[in-house]
Amino acid sequence: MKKKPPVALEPSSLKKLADYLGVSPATVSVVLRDVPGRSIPQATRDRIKAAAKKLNYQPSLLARALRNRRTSTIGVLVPELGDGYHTQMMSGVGNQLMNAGYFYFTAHHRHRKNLIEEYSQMLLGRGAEALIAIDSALEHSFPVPVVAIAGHRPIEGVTNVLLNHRRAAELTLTHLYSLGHRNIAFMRGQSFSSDSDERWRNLVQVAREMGISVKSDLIVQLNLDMQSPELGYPVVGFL
Amino acid sequence: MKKKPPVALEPSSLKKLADYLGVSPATVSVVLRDVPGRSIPQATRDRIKAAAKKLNYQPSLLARALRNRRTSTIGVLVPELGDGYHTQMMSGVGNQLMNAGYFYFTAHHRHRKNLIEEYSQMLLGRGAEALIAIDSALEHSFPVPVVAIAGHRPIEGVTNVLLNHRRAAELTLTHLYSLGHRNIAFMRGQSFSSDSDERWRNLVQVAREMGISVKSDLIVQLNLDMQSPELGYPVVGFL
DNA sequence: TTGAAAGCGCTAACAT
DNA sequence: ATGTTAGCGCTTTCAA
Repeated sequence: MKKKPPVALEPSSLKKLADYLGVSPATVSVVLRDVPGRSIPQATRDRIKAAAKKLNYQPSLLARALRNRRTSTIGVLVPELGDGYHTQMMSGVGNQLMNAGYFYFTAHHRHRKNLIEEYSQMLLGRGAEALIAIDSALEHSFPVPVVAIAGHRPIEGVTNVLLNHRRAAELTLTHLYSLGHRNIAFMRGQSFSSDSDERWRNLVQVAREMGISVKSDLIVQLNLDMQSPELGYPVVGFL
Repeated sequence: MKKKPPVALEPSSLKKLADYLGVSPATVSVVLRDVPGRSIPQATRDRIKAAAKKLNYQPSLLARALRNRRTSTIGVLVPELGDGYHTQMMSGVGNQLMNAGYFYFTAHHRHRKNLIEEYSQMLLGRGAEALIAIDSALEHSFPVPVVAIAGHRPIEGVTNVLLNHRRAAELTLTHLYSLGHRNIAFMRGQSFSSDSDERWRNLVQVAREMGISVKSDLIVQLNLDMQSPELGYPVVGFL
């Protein structure tokens, strides 16, 4: 079995390719994109495709985007990159995006207000046609479609995807209760994460309804600004 | 205190701005970028900057990139998005990149060979000026600088950043040994991750040197294709 | 001190 | 069946 040799050719441009072949750029463009409605002899088509492969032609998506006014790029705002929570959302988001033929720029802002603003502008400037903001405190609407996940507050024109914290509370507490537990400890999430308050409110509410008492000495507040499981070490006594 | 009203203006172009002001695009461009060497009256400068702010002008980084042949964009290849390991690297990478004024595209390939190839090409086509490949099985060199982290094999022109598995093994085993442990169990990483073999080799080697016996009934192999801590549940008996 | 013009790489409309 | 042209939004000579 012969090994494929390492490939590392200079990227050539459409025009060079056309010159090389003695045809017009338009023809090359049309052939390479399989645009219907233009009749071009199969021979020419083959010649062009072969040359493209041979010269390792890669269309400049940059130029194409400029010309088409379409970047096929989405901007993703996320508080942090290294954690398992937000990043797992990104994973799903990324999957769908790539399947749909989109690229995405990511920017993380660590919940810093000015960075949220700055980066969202940057993403737009860089050609993002829409924004997906995960747990990010957006402050105004945008000239492009925006979907917020766990958005901090409702914003005109921003679709906000929310967890059903009520249902979550019911599930958790019912589960523990059915196991026979009555002394339940609560870890409250960090205040900078938008879900924390809602989650807590619902937990307390559902607990009351179920007759589970929330004892103040069994409530601990997570404060560390980190996302790994270590976050919980101090309060559960590992440290 | 007055609330800032939501902002959502149409992005205007350099040319429109120039027309609006009755100056040439060149002048606007120069002023907005603070290009030295062109003497322009302060009054004009102020007028231009004010108008830019007022009309919410955002330069098209796309057009700029095309013109300058410089995208300030790096492509990042990663196996998976939702895990804590690779993503923590991405976090560091992302930080530095953003600090340095770079954007980055991310693509994840789940260790699928064809996707690795496809996406690296896409990233280049999209304007990436360099690639960072994390635990990705690259197969050839590239016309741009590439840094691999935990690269699967050495490739001409690709800088490979490797963990010192030997040292890691020494640290781990010494630690356990000093705690008095002699019966040590080993979990071998999934085979598709490039570090696994090296890590294992060194562990065995160091264990032998330290006189720690590696008992075959204390070796378990992780096989699940997932990255969360659940990965280890089966083998440690949680399930 | 400022403007006009060319051109980055591409595609769509309009010739031929 | 194919080529020519204009222009996406910007920057950079070169002129004025």
